[in-house]
Amino acid sequence: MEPDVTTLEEIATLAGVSRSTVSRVVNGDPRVSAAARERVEAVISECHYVPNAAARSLASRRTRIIGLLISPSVGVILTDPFFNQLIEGAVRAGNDSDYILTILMETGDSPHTADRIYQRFIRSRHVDGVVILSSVVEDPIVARLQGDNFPFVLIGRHPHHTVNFVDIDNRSAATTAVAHLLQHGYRRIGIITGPANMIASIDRYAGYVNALQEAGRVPDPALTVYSDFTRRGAYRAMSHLLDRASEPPDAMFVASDTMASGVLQALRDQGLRVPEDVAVMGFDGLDEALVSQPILSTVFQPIRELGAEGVRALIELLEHPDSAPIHRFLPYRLQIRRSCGCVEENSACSANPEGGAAASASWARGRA
Amino acid sequence: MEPDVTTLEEIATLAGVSRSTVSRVVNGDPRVSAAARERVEAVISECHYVPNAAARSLASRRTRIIGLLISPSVGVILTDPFFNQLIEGAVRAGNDSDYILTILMETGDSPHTADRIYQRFIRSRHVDGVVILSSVVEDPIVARLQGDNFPFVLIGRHPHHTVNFVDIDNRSAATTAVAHLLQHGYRRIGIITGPANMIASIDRYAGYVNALQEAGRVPDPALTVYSDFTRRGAYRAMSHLLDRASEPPDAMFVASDTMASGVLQALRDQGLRVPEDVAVMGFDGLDEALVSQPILSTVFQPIRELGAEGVRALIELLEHPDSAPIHRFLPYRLQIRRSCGCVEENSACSANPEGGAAASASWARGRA
DNA sequence: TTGTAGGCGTTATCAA
DNA sequence: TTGATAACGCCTACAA
Repeated sequence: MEPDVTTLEEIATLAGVSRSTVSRVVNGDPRVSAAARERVEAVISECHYVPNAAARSLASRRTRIIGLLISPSVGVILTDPFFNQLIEGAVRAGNDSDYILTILMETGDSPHTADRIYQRFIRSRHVDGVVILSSVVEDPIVARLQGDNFPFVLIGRHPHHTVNFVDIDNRSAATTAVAHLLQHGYRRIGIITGPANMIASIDRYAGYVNALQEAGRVPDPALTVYSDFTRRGAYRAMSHLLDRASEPPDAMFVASDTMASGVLQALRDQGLRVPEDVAVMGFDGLDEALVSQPILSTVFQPIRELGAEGVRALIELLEHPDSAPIHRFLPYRLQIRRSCGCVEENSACSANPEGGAAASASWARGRA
Repeated sequence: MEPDVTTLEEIATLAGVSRSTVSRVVNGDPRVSAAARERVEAVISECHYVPNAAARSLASRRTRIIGLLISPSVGVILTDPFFNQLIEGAVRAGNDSDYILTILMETGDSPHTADRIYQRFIRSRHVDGVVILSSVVEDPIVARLQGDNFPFVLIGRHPHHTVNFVDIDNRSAATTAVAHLLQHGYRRIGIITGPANMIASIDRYAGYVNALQEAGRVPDPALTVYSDFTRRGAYRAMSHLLDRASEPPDAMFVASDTMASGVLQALRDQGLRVPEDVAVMGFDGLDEALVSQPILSTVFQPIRELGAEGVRALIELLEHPDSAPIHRFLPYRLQIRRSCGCVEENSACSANPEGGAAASASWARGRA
């Protein structure tokens, strides 16, 4: 066997054709005779030839690589299975495409580092576009990418109408969840949501408020806590809330399942029963919720799909640069199990952006 | 302000110098007059000029990008804080260098996909080298990279002497841990280790056997279980072990803290007290171990450092291509807390490749 | 269907 | 210290 050969030129010589022909074969151009193609392919595989990426992108002005940018705000909660599923979905969608997905993680140590990555990876065109995992309000990268007219898609809603994003409708999902609790007859429903600077936190909180208002209630500030999307943070938040509230809540809406597990723990440690003393509704629909005690009622969102859809949207964008902005909402559904007080599980009741929610669980007798 | 300009050439024209000079400025070549440098830098920043990555790598034959390859075997346990720390360490080390670190995740769906990534990312020279997170025995990628003479470093020991790696000495660490349990007087010490095809699992198991043998014991097959490095897997493994064993163990060595938390749970669910009925020794030194009940004695390994050191080793390799193979072992130490039966915590007793272990905890009266 | 030739934006080697 | 001038390896009209 030959020593591995490295250039188009050499392959061309060996196959007795011109560089163009080899290039056409490599790129699947149909305008090549079967005979020539065969010969070229034989030589290519014999020489283990792989086209040089740099030369290719220099000539074609694209890399066929897309980046998944994980911003520092996310880094701290990366252990949440939520992100694993999201990333997994994105990676899978990348595999199913002609692009290669590469992940860029920012630590947030210094703005200088973020700058360097931005320049050397994005502006220098190492990637054709990026999918961004950051739901921080006013993340500066958004303005920057817009300014540079660089293709990107956000996973997580963004208010600016020209920004492409995929998400679920967090506000309406939260409304649905809290409405369900209200139907149980709970009167003091609290909320533990994420950081106040994340859009998802804000939207879920807004949905909570909305549900209460539709029922003619007002949210009690003593029952509202912004936490950090971690189990431990939620544990502390819940303990604190119980200490502080003059009258304890009879139900809690928790903005992530991971936090909900911390809440369940806190309630247990305080000797409170779920759902008899305090009902709990989570958010995300993680498998982990199934092994909680009692099993967690939650809002199921298609996390892997969200990641995959982000990648797909970016690819659409790259291939049709001047189509309309992409604002894609994926369906969610209420996943009724035990922690909300229902006696019968029900995963059939669903909601989506078009339909609206229709919860149809069998109601427990309200509070115990 | 000008519209953003894109090429060296234009900058050269605007600054009234040649392309070469601009290139020198961009690359920090000292052979440029202060005046010229100043002028060029002014134009560059005015035009927001960023050099084109493809052109650069084509001409210089390197990309200044390194890849962190996460193999499919790891993907399933990515939620383990162990990997987050490892990745975080690697990313930080990347930030501190002149390279950009990009993460490649494989899902293991199809060999075709792995192939594609290998060709398009590695062989096509999109990255200068890779750090690999895979400790599966005989991972085919190793042979492949060797065959292609592509620079890489493994995080996790590899038997082949030309393979570069960084790790801790898992075998000796496990020996130290089990020796500690033996000193407590436990007589039926079991082990739950990771998958049988991972080097770390094997090494930790070997260390366990070694410690027993040094004490004149033989391992009891009924007390040995290969699990999967997950909490849930270890929970099941422990429950199963308790069901199966004619006589229960009085101590367990568990090959990861995440698994240890599952073991603690299983013991609790069976009504067994830790450490009175069964002592437990973990592995990793995660913060999570501190919130377990009782707090977990474990083997502390410098996880972030391991990730960082992998990146540093790769960079050394890239800059001194023909230095000797890198086989770097980082220090570990026994982290004595409560679950092993000690009455007094002690994080001072340490061990490292040079020194060997010197456990100096205050011994409890053995078994309760 | 095939080949020719120019260019993609840098770096690197010389010579000045 | 500077500036020409070749590469670098591939793509892509355009012409044949």
